[in-house]
Amino acid sequence: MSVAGDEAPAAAPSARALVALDRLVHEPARLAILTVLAEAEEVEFRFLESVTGLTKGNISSHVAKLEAADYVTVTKRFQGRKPVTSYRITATGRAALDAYRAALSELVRPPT
Amino acid sequence: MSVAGDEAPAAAPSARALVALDRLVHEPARLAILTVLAEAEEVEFRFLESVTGLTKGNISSHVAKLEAADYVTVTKRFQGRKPVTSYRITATGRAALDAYRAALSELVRPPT
DNA sequence: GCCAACGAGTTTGTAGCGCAAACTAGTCTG
DNA sequence: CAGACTAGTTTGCGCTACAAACTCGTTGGC
Repeated sequence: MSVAGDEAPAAAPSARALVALDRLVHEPARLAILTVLAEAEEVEFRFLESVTGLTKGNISSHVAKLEAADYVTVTKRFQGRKPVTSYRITATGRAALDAYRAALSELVRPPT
Repeated sequence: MSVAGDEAPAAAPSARALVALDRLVHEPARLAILTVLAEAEEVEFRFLESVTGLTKGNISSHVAKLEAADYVTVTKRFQGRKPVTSYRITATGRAALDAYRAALSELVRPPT
């Protein structure tokens, strides 16, 4: 199939949908973080670090953005004398992730 | 489930794989372009414009990157007196897109 | 014939972002 | 007490995606 100028745009798993993906979720580091958070109730900083392979700095700043968007909540407490930071995904965050997954599921399905 | 410090990272559709996604393909505009190209043998500039909703400028520069990576080829010809630019995905480009899709298919699958 | 509008892209300018490296604050060890 | 370690945060900067401006030619109006 070859496509010229202004033929009927019937084709393609909506290219528009791809262009409109939520950039906040789309960023690989944040996508990894959200994915991990979506599978566990609560996750500690160090676990995120080891499971994603991201540096502390990057986790910190990406999570800050997710928190600003109300996609995750941050809890700080002490375990003995050590500070421990942990994260949870919010309902908003879960909804955003689900929407993102839905938009992509079309892409991933083997082309007809 | 709640996850502390350094438990066994059995969970998550490999967060590492997400972090390592090919940025060249991952960019939404380029992902849309590649997806369209993957379904048609050859596609004209104007068709890309209408199907993706991207501006001419953005198509031009994104395609330039894809061409630099040898993911697409560009053909210019004249139709009557008007210039017409069209694109094809290369084998390399198709492989990159397939790899990308494979990496994401894990994410899209409903979490167990 | 001349000039304005249009078509098909390309180039440029800039704001924002993600990454790595440096830094902070406190704890533990010898 | 000094130095190393833990647990993050902040900073600096290079890159990039987007929009706006521009190029080069063609077409239409008068």
